[in-house]
Amino acid sequence: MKLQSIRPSTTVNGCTDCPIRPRAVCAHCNDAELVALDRIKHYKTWKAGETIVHEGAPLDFAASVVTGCATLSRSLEDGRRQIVGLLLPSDFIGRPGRARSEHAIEAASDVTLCTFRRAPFEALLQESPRIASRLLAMSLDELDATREWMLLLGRKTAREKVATFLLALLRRTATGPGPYRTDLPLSREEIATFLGLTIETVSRQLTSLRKDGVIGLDGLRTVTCADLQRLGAESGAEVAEALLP
Amino acid sequence: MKLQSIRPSTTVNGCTDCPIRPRAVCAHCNDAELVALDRIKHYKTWKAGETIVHEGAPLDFAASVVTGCATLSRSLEDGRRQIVGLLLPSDFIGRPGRARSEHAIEAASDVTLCTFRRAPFEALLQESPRIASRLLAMSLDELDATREWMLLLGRKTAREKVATFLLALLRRTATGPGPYRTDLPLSREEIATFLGLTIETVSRQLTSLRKDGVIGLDGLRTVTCADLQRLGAESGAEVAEALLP
DNA sequence: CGCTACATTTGATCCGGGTCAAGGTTTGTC
DNA sequence: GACAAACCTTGACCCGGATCAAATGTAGCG
Repeated sequence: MKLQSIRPSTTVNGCTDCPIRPRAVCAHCNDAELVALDRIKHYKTWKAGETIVHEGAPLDFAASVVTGCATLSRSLEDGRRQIVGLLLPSDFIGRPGRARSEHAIEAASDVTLCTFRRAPFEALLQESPRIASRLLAMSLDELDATREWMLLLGRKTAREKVATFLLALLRRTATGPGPYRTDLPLSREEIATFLGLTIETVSRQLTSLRKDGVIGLDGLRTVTCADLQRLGAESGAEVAEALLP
Repeated sequence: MKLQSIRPSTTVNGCTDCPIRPRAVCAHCNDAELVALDRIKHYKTWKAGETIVHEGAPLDFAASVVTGCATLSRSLEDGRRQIVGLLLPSDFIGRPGRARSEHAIEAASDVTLCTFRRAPFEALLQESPRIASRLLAMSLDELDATREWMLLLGRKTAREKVATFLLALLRRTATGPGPYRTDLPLSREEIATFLGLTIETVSRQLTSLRKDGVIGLDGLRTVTCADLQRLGAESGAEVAEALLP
């Protein structure tokens, strides 16, 4: 359920099978816990465009994204829609204590999830305080990321919104030193739905950022950026955390 | 930290001293837990307009709002600001496992908090899985409410935003049958900062809703509404949960 | 009460991004 | 490789809400 965070998150590049990640340095799972998770896990895949869970529908599993990209969204009665979260590999889906999803969950690309049936997963939470506490930390991280997106939706210009989105994606998928490159996991329409814009505005802002040399577009779905600082300057960066009283 | 939720929340009208509420039917605290909470609690008050915690500053306590109203906000470097949460009586402040606040916390009116020092509160969480699990449920509720606000910020018109805000307030403070009445805990400026609007637009929309007979304004800070259904119709209500597949 | 400071409302104007309408590109299929 | 169906870009125009500017409350306070 983790939304794109501007800051590198502790949950990025984690284990895609274990919801308590990262597995590589998994201080949160002991062997018994991992074995218990392995026993109840089950892989499922969805095709791009398919709905995984409808808005308001029962959610009878928890899951970790293994490959692909899914979106969380909410809608108004007249069809207006807002994507409220992106799910990328290692992100978690699930609401311990809740039987239904308040959001639609849709496959933006082909998606594979590692799912855990509700009952045994919640039983595991009861038995493993460390897993429960890790889940709380993840939820709080997600809350912070969601509120950061509120600032974007409420106060940023179209150009800043697009720059922020690209920067978040590049930061999340960046490997090694620049120039950075990433494939957009969303169509223009989905990007617009995520940023509170229209598809035309997203397209115009991408073109404008390219013409201004801030980013490169390599085909429709690939973005490059040689200078993340420059992109950050376009994103209306938030107050630095270092501004302590 | 609970944001206004459109739906009556399980955390509304709870105990203002105990972060694991509601106290009256407190299935979550046993006597030992309440005694432990009582032992570490400490009341503090702030005047309207004072900053309780700066953005990015250390947050060395958890707390429950006893009286008054506080805001959570994030800012951009150039001063643009977005309120990302309202704190009303019984709402909780705190980030177990995190040493600093990503948001500014400010007193919108005179505020009294029931605070718990960080270390003993976290120790209590370790010892009481029920409190920890309750905290997780509260965080997930808050995440839902925050995402609902994202839909408002990204997709609703100015009139719908103001109607949604008033409806949430009236729902939260409503007592008995109508006509409903509530005091606005925020100034026009703060409402604008919460809704992603300007102060002038908020004022115009309030005037317009009053002229159309949807609400009444009794002085600057008191709102009345005889027909919440009507107000709901103005708020661009979300898809009903009953729309299950 | 009258004065000051501030909050709110109202009016006039402007502009960023939405809407509508083509036109161009990419992808998939046979 | 031709065709269709999406998807994306670009242009022209418009409108909701921002901005700028007064005017009008309203709340302290001597």
